[in-house]
Amino acid sequence: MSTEPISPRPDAADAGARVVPDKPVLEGLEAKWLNRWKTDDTYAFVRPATRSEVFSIDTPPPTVSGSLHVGHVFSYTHTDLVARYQRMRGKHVFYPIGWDDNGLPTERRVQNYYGVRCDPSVPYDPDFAPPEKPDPKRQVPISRRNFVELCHELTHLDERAFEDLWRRVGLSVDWSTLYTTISDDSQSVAQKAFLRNVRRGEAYMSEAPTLWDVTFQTAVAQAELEARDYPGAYHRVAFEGASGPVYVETTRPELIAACVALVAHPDDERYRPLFGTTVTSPIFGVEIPVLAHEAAEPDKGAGIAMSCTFGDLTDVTWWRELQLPTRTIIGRDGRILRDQPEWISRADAWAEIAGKTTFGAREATVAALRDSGALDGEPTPTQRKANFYEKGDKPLEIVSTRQWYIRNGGRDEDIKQQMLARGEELGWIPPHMKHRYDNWVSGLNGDWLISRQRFFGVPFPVWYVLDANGEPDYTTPILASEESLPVDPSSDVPPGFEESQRGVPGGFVADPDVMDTWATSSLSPQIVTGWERDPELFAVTFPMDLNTHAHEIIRTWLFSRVVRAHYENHSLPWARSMISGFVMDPDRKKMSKSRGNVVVPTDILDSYGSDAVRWRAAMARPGMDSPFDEKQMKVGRRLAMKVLNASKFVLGLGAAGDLASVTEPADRALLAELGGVIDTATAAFDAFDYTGALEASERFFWQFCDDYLELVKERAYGAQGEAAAGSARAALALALDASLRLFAPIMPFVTEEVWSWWKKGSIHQASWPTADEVATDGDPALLGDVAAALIAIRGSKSQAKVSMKTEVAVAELSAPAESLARLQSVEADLRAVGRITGELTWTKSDSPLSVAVQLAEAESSHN
RNA sequence: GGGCGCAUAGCUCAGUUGGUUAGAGCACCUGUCUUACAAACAGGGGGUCCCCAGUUCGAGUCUGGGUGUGCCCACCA
Repeated sequence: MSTEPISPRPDAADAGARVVPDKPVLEGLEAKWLNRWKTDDTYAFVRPATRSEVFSIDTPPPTVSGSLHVGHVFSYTHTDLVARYQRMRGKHVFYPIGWDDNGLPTERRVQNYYGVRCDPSVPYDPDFAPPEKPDPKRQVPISRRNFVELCHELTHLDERAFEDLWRRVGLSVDWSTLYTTISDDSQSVAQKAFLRNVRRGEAYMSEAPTLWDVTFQTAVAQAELEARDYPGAYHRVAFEGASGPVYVETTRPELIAACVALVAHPDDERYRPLFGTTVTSPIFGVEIPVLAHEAAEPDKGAGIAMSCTFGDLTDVTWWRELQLPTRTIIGRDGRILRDQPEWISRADAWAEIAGKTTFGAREATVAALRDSGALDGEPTPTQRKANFYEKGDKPLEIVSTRQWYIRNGGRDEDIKQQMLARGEELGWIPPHMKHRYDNWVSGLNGDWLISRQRFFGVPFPVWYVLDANGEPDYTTPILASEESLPVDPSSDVPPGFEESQRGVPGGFVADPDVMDTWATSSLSPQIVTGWERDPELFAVTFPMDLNTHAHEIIRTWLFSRVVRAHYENHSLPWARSMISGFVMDPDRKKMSKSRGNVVVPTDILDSYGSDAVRWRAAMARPGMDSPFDEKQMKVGRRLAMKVLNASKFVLGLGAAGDLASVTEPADRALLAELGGVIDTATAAFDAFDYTGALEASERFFWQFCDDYLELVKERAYGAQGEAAAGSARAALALALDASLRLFAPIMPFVTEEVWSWWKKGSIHQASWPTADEVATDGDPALLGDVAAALIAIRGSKSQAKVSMKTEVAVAELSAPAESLARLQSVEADLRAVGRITGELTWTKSDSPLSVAVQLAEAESSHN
């Protein structure tokens, strides 16, 4: 280790004017420093010349129409810990943030907030004002343009609240790089990437059975599914066959009219004789084939299934593989079609269910079955799982619709293997999170459905030519040119056409759909790094260094970005992903609105302060779920208070000097230990183990306060002369300086406050400490022996139930030779802190250090 | 049903490649009004490292099996 004095850092050169408050408090620090950071643009990204100088981070754009809970605060804090560390290491940290403001969640919130709904057939009303009192049951129909205007209005409000929260948490993002997924720029990126996907054959349009949310009346993607418990009942229903009735058990009797086959397993002896024959459906009397297929499970229900178009995903398989006809009876609104289908001949039976909801149709069907005697016994209740759109509250239906897809490997083994290879290539923190990615990619059963039949989103930059009959030709869509982006095909005109040709035979029509929000946010790396917009920025920021978020969106956001970058950039979007765990409720259950156990972040920020909450977040390692416990916040707050008080004390002692003036053994030992702590914390942070870095720093700091500070207090005041005092003061200053910087990523507010008492500039632009700064030949074991001696002396006083100020008349210290030597080197300090006024004897011993003391009775009674 | 975690003090968690008597914080108990800090400080008690078997001179740590618990996915007849 070098004992050369370090040269002072530029930002410390002017350390002079000390303005240390008499009674420092945490209150008010946040407002003070947030304001200063904003004014000084402390976290501005300054574009460097080379990629290696940059650390770039992709952060999840939160859905602004949603609400943030304490889990979000933890996860975003984790990112910020790394960002601040990297900045102090001298990196130009590119750390943008965005808002996901388009999409269905926003539309739903606008509907509820204003009491309106979008009806594209309504003309635009420039003077429209939303109802004074929104009535959720009577939403006012408004034009698409009015609706989109309201979406923008409300998202602006929401975004302000989000920004306030993130600033308050202390995220060191450069707010000038803020993006939104509905901005023109994002729309251009989304449309351009889509057009290229289409041209390269990675995106395509197809008419196929689609998972359909009847409430929002849109298709949804596999990644948005959520299986939930749903009450149902088995109905044992008779189909008439040539040799008697065939019983099926169904939970969806309302779909009997949509039945296209009965299906049993080819090896099922019970049904083998029926294969190839037909049966007649109850109520409707439609003739239906009995077929065999492997996917039928003999031990489920009656072992023979009623296959409908479409009751579930198995139906889709049978429909496709057994080439069954399409008999759709459920419309996009989730109701039974009003018009009698051509394969139904019994008008009276149809009339009983026509136009009804699935629930109403089921009741009517059960009544009809009962009347006709086709119902065997009573329905038996069952609890089943049904697929829901994660934001919806009615089970999904399956309807056949025309949609846009992006190939993701769900229907193509080669692409699937490529995506799995990308997962291998990515650095996972913690490593086991890769399994979730692998599971998801391996289990994909279809391509990525990106179109939504909604209004507030990025439109598809596509038109269709209308033939002489006014029917669109979907086989050769007109694609917008890249120069024209962003386009809105509903108001922009495709090349070679006039607006007057819109919607008329021989003219054109716009694609009516918008992209799902994931289709835009999947391009966040391209959006923020200036892909195709700012080549210089792109060159120094892409592929990004780090991606962060919690584990529930590995299957959606993480995977979709890998897909897009794979196609567009032939690379990963980032080198590594740091995945946060969840904050669970105290019973270790997931927090969710429906459970009512969500902790609102502003409440705990109010109670404990941002530094304390950040401290608690830093105690949760990547990938680790942690139960919410308010008591833990207090510990963080206590540390923040300790930093204030200890700093005030140290600076009040006149802490000053450089490494060269640190001459006393205790002081050199402290710095030697600190050097080790700095190395440990640095290695931990480099491995994204912010918790390990904090633990090492915090352990040192408490020991610094409780033992070292007490040990050298008297000497620092000058009890042993000026040189010895100067040594202590210099060591105190150096240790505090480094400790503050070790804590700066975790507790940015309190460290910045203390820094301002004696340093120029922001601590967050200071450099991360290095062991070289405090390099001495001190004995790292010395302070351990001191601590042991102190515990022994304090223990005696504590046991005697006297004040720590009580003087020690006689002390006998026994320890192994090397410990004895260490302690003798700091005898004066030891006497001072222990108030050993009388005789102090040293005894060599093979057993661990111990101290026998005789307390001065008279002295303690004076107190 | 498939996958992945977790299980160490009352609670939250550390325990690197196997190696003295298993640690920290909180909580608890007992003290101390000590000129940085009473939302403080000092001291103390507290563990069958989930269970069983195995490998080893030696297992909290490695292997196999089991139990409990949580998350993700699948499961609509």
